Amino acid sequence: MDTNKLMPLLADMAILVTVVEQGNFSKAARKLGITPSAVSRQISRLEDALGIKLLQRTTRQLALTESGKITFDYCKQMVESAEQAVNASRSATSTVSGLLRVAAPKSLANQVLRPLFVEFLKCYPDIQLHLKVTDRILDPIHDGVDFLIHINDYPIEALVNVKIGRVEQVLCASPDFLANHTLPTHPDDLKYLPCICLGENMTDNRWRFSNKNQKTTVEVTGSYLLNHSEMRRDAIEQGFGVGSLPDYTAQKGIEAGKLIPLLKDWHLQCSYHGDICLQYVQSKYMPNKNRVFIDFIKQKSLEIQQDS
Amino acid sequence: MDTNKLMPLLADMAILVTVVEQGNFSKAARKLGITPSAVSRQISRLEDALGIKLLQRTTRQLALTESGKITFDYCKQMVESAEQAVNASRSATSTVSGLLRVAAPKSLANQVLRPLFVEFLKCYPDIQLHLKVTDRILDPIHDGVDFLIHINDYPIEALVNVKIGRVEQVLCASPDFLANHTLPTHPDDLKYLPCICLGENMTDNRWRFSNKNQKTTVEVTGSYLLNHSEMRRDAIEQGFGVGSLPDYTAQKGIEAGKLIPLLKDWHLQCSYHGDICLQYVQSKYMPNKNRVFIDFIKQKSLEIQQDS
DNA sequence: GTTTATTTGTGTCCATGAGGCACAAGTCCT
DNA sequence: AGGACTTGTGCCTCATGGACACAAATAAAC
Repeated sequence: MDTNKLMPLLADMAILVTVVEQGNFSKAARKLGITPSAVSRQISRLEDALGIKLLQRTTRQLALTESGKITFDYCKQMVESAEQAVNASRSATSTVSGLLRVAAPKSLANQVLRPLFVEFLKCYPDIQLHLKVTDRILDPIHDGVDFLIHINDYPIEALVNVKIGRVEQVLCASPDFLANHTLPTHPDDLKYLPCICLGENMTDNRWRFSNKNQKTTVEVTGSYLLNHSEMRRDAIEQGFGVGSLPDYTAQKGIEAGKLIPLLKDWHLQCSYHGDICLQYVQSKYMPNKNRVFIDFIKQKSLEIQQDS
Repeated sequence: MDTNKLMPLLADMAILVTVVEQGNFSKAARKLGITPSAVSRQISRLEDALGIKLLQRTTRQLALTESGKITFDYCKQMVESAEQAVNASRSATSTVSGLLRVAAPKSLANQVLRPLFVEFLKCYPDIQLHLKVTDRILDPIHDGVDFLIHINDYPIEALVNVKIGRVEQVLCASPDFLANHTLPTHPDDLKYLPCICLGENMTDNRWRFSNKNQKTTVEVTGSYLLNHSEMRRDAIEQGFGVGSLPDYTAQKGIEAGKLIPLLKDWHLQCSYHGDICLQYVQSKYMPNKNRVFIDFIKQKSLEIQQDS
């Protein structure tokens, strides 16, 4: 059965259900807000389309035929499903309130997510957003968070993952700095330049690079180590050395000419490099507050993609 | 949710299902035989009606929103039910063949049901009708019959019962007979008249009468006993005495003036007096041959009611 | 018996709205 | 940069669903 053949019959089936439940055409017509003659025609049309007589009817009594009973049962199911579809939609908009716990990394939260969360809360004033800013990757089940946002090319497989964006690390220096130093054309050149590292782990001074063909690792040195991207941007702009920045942190500085991107052909592998992942525990029927949050973030990530 | 609000949305829901299953508007439009713009508009209309965004869509990709997923599930159910309704109707007309076993009492079968069965077999040439004519009331389960037709005001409660008509017993005599005897005005008068009994049971000569207010029993006598209604009609017409006939047996004779109905104010209780019952075993999904038989008999009984 | 009210069904007419068409805007691929 | 394909919108046309009037049938009322 093709859907295009089916569609005009759907309304007729709904009318059939009303007729059977009301007991006659006239009552059904009143309930449907149309005239009895319209009801009569629709039922006839349905009978013609299905090829069977559904109702045994005289002017004074109405009854389903035996063949019609089965058809009616399915029609009733059909209407009930449709009603449930509508009810599901209504309840999806009605109660969007409660607590929503979200974990996100510091830098991303401050520079990218902040305006999103503000707008979200304005859209849904009855939702209370509890934002846990941390660079640790929390466990949604044990750490009591509903959503986990993190930057990673390998999202947690046990959780649903929605890619809502991507962060690239850009290696930068200030124009002043470059005027006084040799412009690096290969990762190895960085050995001889002061570099600004994160300094969170012991290996943070081992920068791993890759391009289409090769991989290489460079051990860099520098006098300023800090794990705050905006402060690092400031340090780079001040000419303290070469440093890596998330693209969203670097973008304005590059546009303003305060930062010069380096080694564009190479990718810098580090913890702040990869897809922005929105992850949460799988469940068929989640609360509305969760659903609207996912939809909102997805929507915004699409809009951001369009803008860029 | 009123049905009249729901109806215009049903087709839109079907379109939504097609869109999601096809993956984009254009493919869905091709499948539905309409233009993509029409699809776009219907989806928008559905979203407006439901008050939620169902699909997150750009020009290159399409995805259900979280809120939309639940709505979609119900819409899919809705379409599936509708398809089942259509399929049920198709199969109801496709295979109407096989053996149908019907038990009916002699007199009714010969004088009333015979033309119905003939017409039924002409309508459904692939059905084989096995008619068991007997005045015993058979057990549909143990005696291997699908339908049981009998005359009784108290149908078997374990079976589904469809009243397809009514038989009244009429007490008659011939004009010749009445010319030579006193016209009875009360059941008691029958004691002094020759009466024609069925003679099947020992108590068949005890005729029980009732009217609005009273009941009475008369023990009658006569020289001719026979349990075949048409032969009994003949005996009455020949002036052998007063006898009871089913109304359908007496009708022609009364109209032709060969029979005179007696004691019209009284009802004669006997085995051939009551509703004509079509009974069969309850089952939700019976074979098509059974369904069309029920529908046919119901339909004919309605037409007979209209004629009379 | 007659009337009255209510039922289903069938014409005819008309307004609503669904869909086609053309086009715009956006996106991916080459 | 250009081509192919996407979704979305304005405009117009025509099919269709429904109102209306009426007929036929039936059950109840009187």
